[in-house]
Amino acid sequence: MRSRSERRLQLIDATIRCIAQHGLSATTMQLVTREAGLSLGIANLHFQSKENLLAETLRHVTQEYNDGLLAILTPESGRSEETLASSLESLLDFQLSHGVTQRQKMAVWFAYYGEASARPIYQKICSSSDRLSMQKVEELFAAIIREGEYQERDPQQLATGYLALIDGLWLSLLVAPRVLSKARGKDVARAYLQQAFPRHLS
Amino acid sequence: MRSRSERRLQLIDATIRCIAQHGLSATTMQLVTREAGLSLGIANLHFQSKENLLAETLRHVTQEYNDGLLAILTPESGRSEETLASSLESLLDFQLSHGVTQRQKMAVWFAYYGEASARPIYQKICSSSDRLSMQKVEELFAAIIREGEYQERDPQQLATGYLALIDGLWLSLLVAPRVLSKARGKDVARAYLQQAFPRHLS
DNA sequence: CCACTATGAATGAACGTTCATTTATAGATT
DNA sequence: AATCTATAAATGAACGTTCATTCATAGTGG
Repeated sequence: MRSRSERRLQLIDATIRCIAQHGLSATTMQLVTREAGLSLGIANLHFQSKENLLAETLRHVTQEYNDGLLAILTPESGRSEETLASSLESLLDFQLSHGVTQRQKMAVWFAYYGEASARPIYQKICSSSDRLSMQKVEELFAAIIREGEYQERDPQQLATGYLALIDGLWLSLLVAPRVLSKARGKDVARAYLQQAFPRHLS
Repeated sequence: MRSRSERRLQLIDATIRCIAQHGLSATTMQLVTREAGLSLGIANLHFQSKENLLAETLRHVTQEYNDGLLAILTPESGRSEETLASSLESLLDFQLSHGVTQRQKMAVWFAYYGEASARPIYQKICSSSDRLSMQKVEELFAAIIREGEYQERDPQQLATGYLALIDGLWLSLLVAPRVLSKARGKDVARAYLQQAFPRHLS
């Protein structure tokens, strides 16, 4: 017998694997609990309903991503060698890192995006996560524009474009990984940032 | 009584509305046929199975988009006033036009993308549509680079970035239409093209 | 001994599909 | 023109399956 939080995580991980492998619409409670190596009734004990389990799974994935983003984009005292240029580099590395761009995670991400327009819960979770990314990236870009004294740059527009570009690259990596490699995707994103902030990216 | 092709279109249109309103996973045969104002059995008569109806619906939406794209990016004799700059402008107008960016169409598009990683049929249709866009846009960009004598531009990289940007903007328009307006989205895409081809876009 | 965790057979609702039946249309026959 | 016949279109009740959820039962730890 395990603790409540352990079982919850175990079930959420199993749900992620099921969605990646079978799709959101073919993910059943049987599939999830079997994948977790547990019995059928256990998910309802810890999550009350399937709907809740799916919402919590989305929350878990978005929070994992947001935590990674905040770790990069929240200035901390004590990291004295940190510069705006290195933050930009870290952001790019993170967003196209192995952890973020693995098929499982992206498949889950877009599975929920696809249903978001019909399910207010998903829409809320997705859009609030997007808002956070937007705010943090916009702050970074604004600081870079100040520091680099770049002329006629709109930080909001650049952030909107950059995040849309990243989303689009993830989609390509998911749907046609043979056409676009991760390395090539990173080059494309880097080129966008270099155009915007040439003095902050080598 | 109507002809086969009329009924098929009627059912596909109803399917699009159902997916946009209820999501792909909540789209049932009852819902679709009721939306079409027809009886339950009719869909299986014309499409053999639900799976087939859904695949044909995706095919219909992608073909509609591809036809619009080809009309712009296929050079025709007799359109003498056509320039590369006007083609670029038309491309931008089309991809962020009302017809393409209406919620219904985008919701359908991303609903299938979300399931594509688990369903080979969807993946095939989506990726072959993507390949066509990529090819045509890359051709246009290559021609513009030649004409404008732009230095150190990689048409393939620019096309990958541009199409990813458009995909990402569509996703933002779908999930958070209040954060990003269509006009603002168009500005962002235009800024990307202006950076790439400053002498071809005012 | 009590509260909590876990099981999996049972349940009923919802789903895709089938098919006997009805309705509509077009061509042939008188 | 009227009637008959053949073919296809359309219907919706019925069927078997699958699903999420429930719950009686068993196991576990303090």
